[in-house]
Amino acid sequence: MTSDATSSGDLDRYHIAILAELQSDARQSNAELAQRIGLSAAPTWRRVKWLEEQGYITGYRAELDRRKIGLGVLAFVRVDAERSAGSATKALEDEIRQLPEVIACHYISGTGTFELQVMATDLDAFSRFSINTLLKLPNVKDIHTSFSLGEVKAGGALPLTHLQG
Amino acid sequence: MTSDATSSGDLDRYHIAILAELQSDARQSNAELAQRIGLSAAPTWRRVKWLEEQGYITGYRAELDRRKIGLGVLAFVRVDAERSAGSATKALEDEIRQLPEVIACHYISGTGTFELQVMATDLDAFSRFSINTLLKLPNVKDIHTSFSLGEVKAGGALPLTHLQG
DNA sequence: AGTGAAAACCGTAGCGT
DNA sequence: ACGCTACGGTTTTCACT
Repeated sequence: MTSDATSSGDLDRYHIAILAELQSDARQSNAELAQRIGLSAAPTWRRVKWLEEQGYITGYRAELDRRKIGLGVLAFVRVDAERSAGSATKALEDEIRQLPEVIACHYISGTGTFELQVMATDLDAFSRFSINTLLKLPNVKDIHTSFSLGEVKAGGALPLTHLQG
Repeated sequence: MTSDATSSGDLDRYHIAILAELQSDARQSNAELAQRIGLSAAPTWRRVKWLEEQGYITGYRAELDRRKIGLGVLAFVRVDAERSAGSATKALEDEIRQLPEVIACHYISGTGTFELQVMATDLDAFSRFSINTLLKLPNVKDIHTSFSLGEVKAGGALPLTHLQG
């Protein structure tokens, strides 16, 4: 990497306001954004471009209603790997990355455990996925599933309160 | 609710293509989007508006690099509630919803357990947060924390493969 | 439904402060 | 570094097929 990955010191309150605004609505016009943060259009636009170039903003994504598109089941799955280090685990990571049903996967400990977030149309489809796909992946010892019974909070907007708060 | 929440039957391949495109880049111009899905600009625009109005698209969000903005720690926290039903749990939900450090929270079982995703600047800040805030919430029995040691897959794009795939 | 054109708006660059 | 102005392109609407 060319620069420090954890240097957020060069963000002023306008940068922070832009990040907050674009996190809640990425499709507002630059004019609208400028007005909301209290700057005129040109410098606002320059700052947005700068935030993109520096890698603070990594992309813009539409958020979909998972139930409307037929994904009734969201599950948190802990996958225990047989061996926790080496090429076997790397291979397992690569396999997991390929699965569209897995929307997130984190390596969470030294004991070879992954935490996955899995989407499926219904319980039946999830069942088939875990038996036919997950449990057949190389180096998988076993899995523990917890289903989401309700979303108390979602939408994953990152807190910015620690910046100049 | 006014209409069926799980009816994705009125989506044709253009709708699906639009959802896929906007999930990967929500800021592309309508002209670009139209060209990619193989339709001209006006009908593409109407379809996008329709998807927004029907609630398939719930919003557009900028994705930020959590490390660049100083959030070095991501943790998965299981919160066990004292009593699993009634107003005490509802109150706990409301408290959790208020915390900016908690970016996601799901109710995951009948035993009064929540799965949280928590962001913090560093281990020290996380430690303070769990001791001073999480453990002091009403109706919390105990918590189990797993730290993310690496993101194998992230970015939470929903699979659309089950639609007319 | 999709097409094509027209008007309003916005993004973008350059210059002045 | 911010703000203003002006141009070129895009979004967005509307009338027509």
